[in-house]
Amino acid sequence: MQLGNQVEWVLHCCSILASMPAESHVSTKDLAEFHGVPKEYLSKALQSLAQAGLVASTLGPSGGYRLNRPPKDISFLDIVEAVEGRRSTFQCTEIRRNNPCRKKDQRDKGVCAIAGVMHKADEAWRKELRAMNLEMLGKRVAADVDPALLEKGVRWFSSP
Amino acid sequence: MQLGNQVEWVLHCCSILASMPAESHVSTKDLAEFHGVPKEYLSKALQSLAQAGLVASTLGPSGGYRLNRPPKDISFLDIVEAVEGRRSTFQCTEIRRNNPCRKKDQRDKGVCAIAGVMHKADEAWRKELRAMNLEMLGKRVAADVDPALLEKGVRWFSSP
DNA sequence: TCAATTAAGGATATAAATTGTCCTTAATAA
DNA sequence: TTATTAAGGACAATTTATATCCTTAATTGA
Repeated sequence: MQLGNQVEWVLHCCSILASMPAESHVSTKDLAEFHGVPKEYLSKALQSLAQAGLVASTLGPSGGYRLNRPPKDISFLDIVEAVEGRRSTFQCTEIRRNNPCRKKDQRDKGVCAIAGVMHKADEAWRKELRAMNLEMLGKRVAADVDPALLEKGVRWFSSP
Repeated sequence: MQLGNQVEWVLHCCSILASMPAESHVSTKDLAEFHGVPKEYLSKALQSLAQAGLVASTLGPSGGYRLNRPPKDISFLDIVEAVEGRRSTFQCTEIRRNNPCRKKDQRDKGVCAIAGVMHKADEAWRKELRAMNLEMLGKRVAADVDPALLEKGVRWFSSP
C-alpha cells in the first residue's frame, strides 16, 4: 500500500507556493523543472488541487498557480485527499456474508469488527495529516534549510 | 492507496484460527470456501503468514494452519505487515535534490520535512494496528455475533 | 504399502491501477 | 497578433494486484 508519487510532488509544490509572495503565480512548467518530474503528469495532479479548491489558476503568460487559502488553512490531509481521494485505505467487502453457516436473510449488528479496527487506524493516519498545515511546514523548512537556498528558490520562480 | 483484498481475507482467517480449539488445523480449502474467496490466491497470503511465523502449517489429510502464538500475541500490524510488507506508505524519492539552485554536493540536514510528516502519519496508523490483537478481536466478535452462529462455524471447520 | 490430501512454491495469465505522453482548446498577457 | 498558459481528452506504457495451473514433498489413514 503505497501513496503515488504525485502526492510527494504536490506536497513539494504546495510548499513552494506557500513560500512565494502573494499574488505571484507559478507555472506547471517551472514546478516540474524545479522538481525534476514530468510536466504533463504533474499537471494532472495540480489540476486535482485546483478542483479541490486548494489552488487557483490563471491563464496566459505569467499565469500558473497560487494558493487559494492562507497556508495555515491548507492541511496535509487536504492535499493528500485532493490527489488520492477520500476512500478509506481499507475496503470492507463483507466476506462475512459468504459464511455458509449463515441464513441468507441474516442481519448484521453494525460494521464488521475487523473493518472497524482498520477504519479506526485509517482515521488515526488522517488525523495526523489533518494536524499539519502548510504554515507549520514552512516553519520547519525555514529551520532546516539554508536561508540563502530558500531565497534563491523564490527568485528562481519569480524571474521571468 | 488501498490495502489489497488479501489483507481482509487473512484477518478473517486469523479470526477463525483464534476461535478454533488449540491443536486443530484448518485447511486453505476450508478457509477459502468459508469466505468465498479463491483458494489458490488465498493460499499465497496464508504462506506469507507462515513465513512471518504467525501461523504454523502441517501437511497431509487433516493438515492445514493453526496460530503459532497465543491470540493476544498476534497484532493486526503483524498480520498486515506479513502480507503488505513493512515499507512506509510514503516513499520519499528525494526530489528536493533536483532543485536546480542547489550545489551538486550539498548535504541535507536530516530527512525532508515533508517525508517526516508523512512518516509520522504512517507510524500513527501502525500504532493503531499494533494496539489491536486477535484476543481483543475475539471478544468483540463474541459481543457482536450470535453465539449459535459462532459455534456453528467452529463445528463447520472441525467436521472432517 | 498405497491412495488421498495437504502446504509450498514456481510459472504464467489476466485485470486494474499507476505513470507518462500527446494533442486540442480557450483564455490571457505583452 | 503572438506566445504562453491551464484544462482536459485520448491514448500508451509500465507496474502492481489478482488469479490460475502445475509440480513436489510430506503426511495421514486405509
